[in-house]
Amino acid sequence: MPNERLVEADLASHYGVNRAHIRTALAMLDQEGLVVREKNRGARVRAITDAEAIEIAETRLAIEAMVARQAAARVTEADRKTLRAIEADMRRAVKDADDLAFSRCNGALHREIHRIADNATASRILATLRSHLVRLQYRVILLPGRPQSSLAEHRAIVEALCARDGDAAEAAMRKHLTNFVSLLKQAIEAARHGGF
Amino acid sequence: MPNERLVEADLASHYGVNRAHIRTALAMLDQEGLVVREKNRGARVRAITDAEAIEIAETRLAIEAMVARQAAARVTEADRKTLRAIEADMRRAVKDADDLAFSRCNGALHREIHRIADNATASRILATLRSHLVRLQYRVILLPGRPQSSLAEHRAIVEALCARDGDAAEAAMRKHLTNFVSLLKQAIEAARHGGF
DNA sequence: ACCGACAAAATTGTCAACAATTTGGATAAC
DNA sequence: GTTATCCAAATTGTTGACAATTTTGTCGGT
Repeated sequence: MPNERLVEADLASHYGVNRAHIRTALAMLDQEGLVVREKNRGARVRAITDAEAIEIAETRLAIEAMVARQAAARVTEADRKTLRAIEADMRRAVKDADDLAFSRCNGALHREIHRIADNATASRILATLRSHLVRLQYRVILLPGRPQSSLAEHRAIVEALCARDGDAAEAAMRKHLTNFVSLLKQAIEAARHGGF
Repeated sequence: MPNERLVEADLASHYGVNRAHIRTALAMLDQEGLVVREKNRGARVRAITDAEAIEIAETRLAIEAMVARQAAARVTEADRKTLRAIEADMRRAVKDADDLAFSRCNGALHREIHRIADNATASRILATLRSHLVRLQYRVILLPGRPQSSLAEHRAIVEALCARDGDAAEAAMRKHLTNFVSLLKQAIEAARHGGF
C-alpha cells in the first residue's frame, strides 16, 4: 500500500532471505521509482500524486503509439492469428461482462504488440510505467460502458496491425490511450470531489 | 568502456567506500541498464548493440516530441528569454565552429525544454536514454554540415515554443530527432563497412 | 491533563570475515 | 605440440555482528 513502511528485517524473514538481498532489492525499486528511501529512515512505498499518474499515462501513450507503428511493420501471418485470437477472447469477455478476463486480455494484447514490435528498450520502460498505473487502472475499467468502447478501440488497433498499416496503428493506439488518459483524469477528478 | 569488467574491490578502494556501497550502486546501474551482472561472474559495462542504439534514439524521439508539445503549453515570458538566449549561444557556437560549445548548448536547450514541460516522469526516462546515447552522439555531431542543419532545426523548435504552438513544437522536435535517428543509422552503417 | 527530557527499543548503515564460484596457469598425459 | 586435469589466485555471494540514528515509551514537573 502507498506510504507503507518497508522494514528490511520483516521482509527478509518473510521471504526467507537475508537483509542484504532486501537491501539491494530496495535499491533497485528505488531506482525504478516504486519506493522512496530516506537516510536512516528506511523505505516506503512511493505514493504517486494525481499529477504524476497523468504524466505516466501520457508518457505511456507516447511510447505505445510508437511501438504500435513499429509492430505494424513486422506483423507476420502467425502474428495475425494470435492478435485475432486475443481479440475474440476479449469480445467474449465483454459479452460475459467478465471484467477480470477483459483485463487479462487487455494485458495480453498489449504484450503481444510489444513482442511483435521487438523493441526491448520501449518494452522495458512500458513495463515500469505499467507497474505504476496498475493501481489506478481498475478505476477506469469499472466505469460504465468502458469495456464496450475499449473493445472497439482495440479492434481498430488489431485491424490496423493486421493490415500492416503503421499510420493507422499508431493513430488507433493514440486514440485508445488518449481516451484512457481522459477517463483517468475524470476518475481522479471524481475521487477528488466525491471523497478519498 | 563497454564490456569493461567492474571489480567490486577495485571500485571500493578507488572511491574510498566499502564493497556494500559498490554492490548497491551496481544493482541500481543494472536496473538502469548501464551494467550487466552475471551470477558469480561480476558486472561489466553493458555494450549496447547497433540495433539497440536505434531503438533508444527512436524511443527518445517519441518522448521528446510529447515533451515539446507539453512545454509549448506552459512557456512564460521568462522562458522565452531563456530559450532565445540559448539559441543565440548556439548560433555563436556554429559560427565559431566550436563543437564543444555547440554540444553544450544542445544539452542546455533540451534540458530547458524539459524544465518548462515540468514532466518529471518523462525527464527521468530521457535522462536514462541520453546516458546510453552519449557515447554515440559525437559521431553524429561531427558529420559535415551537421551543426548548421541542427541549428536550423533547433531554431524552428524555439520558434514554435515561443509561439506556444504545441502542434508546431511537436512537429519541429519530431523532425529534428528523426534527422538525428537517420544520421545515427547512417553513422552506424558507415562504421560497419568502413571498419569502426 | 499536557509538555519536555530522558531512556529503551527498533531500525537502518557499515563493516569484516568466511564460503562458494570462477578464472588463469602450471603440470602431466598423449 | 596439444589437450585435459588439477591447483591456486582472484572475485563474488552470504552472513553476522556492531555502530549510528530514529522512533517509541516512560517518567517527572507544571
